[in-house]
Amino acid sequence: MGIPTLEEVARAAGVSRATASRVVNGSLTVGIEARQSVERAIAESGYVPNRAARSLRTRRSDSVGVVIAEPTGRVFGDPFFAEVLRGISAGLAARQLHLVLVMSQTPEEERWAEGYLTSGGHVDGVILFSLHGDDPLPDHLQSRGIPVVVGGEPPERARVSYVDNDNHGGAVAAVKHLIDQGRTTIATITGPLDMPAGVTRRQAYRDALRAAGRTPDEDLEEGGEFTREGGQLAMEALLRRCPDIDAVFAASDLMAAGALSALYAAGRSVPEDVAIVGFDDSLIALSTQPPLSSVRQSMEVMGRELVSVLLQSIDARDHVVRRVVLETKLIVRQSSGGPPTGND
Amino acid sequence: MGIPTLEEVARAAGVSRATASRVVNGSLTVGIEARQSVERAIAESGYVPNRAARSLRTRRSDSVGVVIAEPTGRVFGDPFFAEVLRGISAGLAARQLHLVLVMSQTPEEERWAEGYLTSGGHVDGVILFSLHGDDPLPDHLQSRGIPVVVGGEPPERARVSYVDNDNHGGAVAAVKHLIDQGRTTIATITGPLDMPAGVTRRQAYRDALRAAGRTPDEDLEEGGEFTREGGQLAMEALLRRCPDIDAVFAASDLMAAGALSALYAAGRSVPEDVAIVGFDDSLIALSTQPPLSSVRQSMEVMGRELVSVLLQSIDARDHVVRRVVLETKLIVRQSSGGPPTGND
DNA sequence: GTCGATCGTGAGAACGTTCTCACGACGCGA
DNA sequence: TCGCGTCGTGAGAACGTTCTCACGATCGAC
Repeated sequence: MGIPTLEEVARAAGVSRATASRVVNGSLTVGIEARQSVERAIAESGYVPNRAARSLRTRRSDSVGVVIAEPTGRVFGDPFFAEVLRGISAGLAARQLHLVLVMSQTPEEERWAEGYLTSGGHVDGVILFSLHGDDPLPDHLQSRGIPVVVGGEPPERARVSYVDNDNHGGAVAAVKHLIDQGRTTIATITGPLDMPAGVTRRQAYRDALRAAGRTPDEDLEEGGEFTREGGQLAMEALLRRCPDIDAVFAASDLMAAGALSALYAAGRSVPEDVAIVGFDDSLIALSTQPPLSSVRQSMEVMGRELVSVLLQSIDARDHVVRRVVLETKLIVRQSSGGPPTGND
Repeated sequence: MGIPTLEEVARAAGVSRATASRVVNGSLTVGIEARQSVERAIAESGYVPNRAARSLRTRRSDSVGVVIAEPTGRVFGDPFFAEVLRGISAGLAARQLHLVLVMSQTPEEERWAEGYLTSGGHVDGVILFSLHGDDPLPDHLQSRGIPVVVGGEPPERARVSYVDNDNHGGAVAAVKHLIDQGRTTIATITGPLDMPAGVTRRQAYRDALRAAGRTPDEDLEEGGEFTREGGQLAMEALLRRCPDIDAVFAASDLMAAGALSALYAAGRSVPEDVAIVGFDDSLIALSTQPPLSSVRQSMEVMGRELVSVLLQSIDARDHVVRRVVLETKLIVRQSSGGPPTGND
């Protein structure tokens, strides 16, 4: 007697297979004593439902595809992504769902992934990370009838569900904070402008300045990759153009850390000469000297939320576009004049 | 007529279901014309085998669990891990296998993962990354009869298959190179010593010194996390203790980059005053100023190799311990006196 | 005290594969 | 010509679930 089956559980409990199945699936229409004896039989035998048989019958795979349609380096430099993945992993595990990871870097691989995801019922739905704006994958999947939710802001034209952080609100809060600190010449280091998050954060920077009656100046904006090096190079360029900068809003912590190096190399002190605020509130923010003020966003919550939205779409079988925007919160630390211990 | 089944393909081809199945599975004992007409029917209908039905019958899940049993930050700071994952992903995709990702950070989650992986036939085998030495998971899985292969060097006592890079050989080459450059006071920044890779690279550093007739000096060793900050702090400590250091072997590129910052902050020039060699040859090595010499190891190859070893174990159904050690290669760039353009 | 509704239960048919067997056709040596 | 192995094929039974029906029992209402 190898792996116990439902049949055996039922026999041990003295009920039919159907009733045993009902107990396993938590049906309400089963008598108290039948339920108990089945539960006992399950516990004694260590019964676990056979996933394949269940899938065959229900026409559900009970698994969710997570697609990373990007060059590896771009996605993984930041711990950002790992945290989302963790949230997704936890969210799916809680519902006994498989996480099937699909990584596609080249267009060829992306086509393969598309075929894989749309045929054979391999997954019940897809969570997609596509950081560049022109990816056709979400549209394609959706038109083949498979539920999709995108992590982060999707390209404008795509009518697709997504979960995103409140990039605009967070960035506005950061810049407003710098203004409130009495800073006069506030620069920004933007992320890549082919990513929606990069564009949105820059827009928020401008909006916050205008809201305070100031006029954004393109000389005070400099872009780069979401990396430490990108931040460092951008900061150097900014200092060359505008030596009188007294505050910087960087679109990521990694960039802010790079900017910090450039500032020190140029002999500026932080926050005395230049105040700086980052974005993400990742571990990096705490490990710099001084600790970085940053906009907090919980990527793990984002992961869980992605799962929750996807399951809604799957269960409802509708084509409703669901949008979730997660709150962000400014955390003030020493790099922009917060107290030495840092709050929180 | 929804999704085409084997039955329908068979009917369209004018053969029995059994023969159609044989064609799908590449059996040799099927006549040429029957084969061709089945193939045509498959192409026309776009038939894809139903995974659940197949699994039910064959008692195989056709999926492989990839377990990351570590705190997220530790694993993902480095692009290291993403690359391995990519290799695994590609290797599995080529064989039409699912990649099921399991992330467990707490002991509680690890127990859950263990139950999940050992029961219900969810996966045919497991690829495991457990960076701290005392993880019982590989042993547990193995004793439950499920094939396991570990990425990186496993704890000593575990009799388990693994794929690892030649950490020792690579590190020896790095240190020997520094000696050949005429450096006299060669320090090392080690990784965490609860990770086998950290220990091995330090041991190799000592061995290389002894092989050159020198005596290792513990004052010239300083450890830290595999992060930029860890490298920076370690370098600062080393400089404080031994200001006359003229070369450093760092156990990772990230640490080397951190060391670079510390060296500049202390007014040393690289490679004139201090030569430095990293490990991993990741993208980071090319983005520092000057570019880092480093020990190259292809994590993507490691991923593919992990898949290949695991499949061997699954197919053979034996308990043979398989070990694969992948070649590493020293790449000399400017940071240790290589030519300005860098080779390769 | 009868009639319908409700509730718990069981019998049995799917779901789409793979795989064991058995069967006919064919080639070849005796 | 007979017998025997080989080769391609098909019929049909699994694999372990879920789910539709149908059936008997219990109960409240008239």
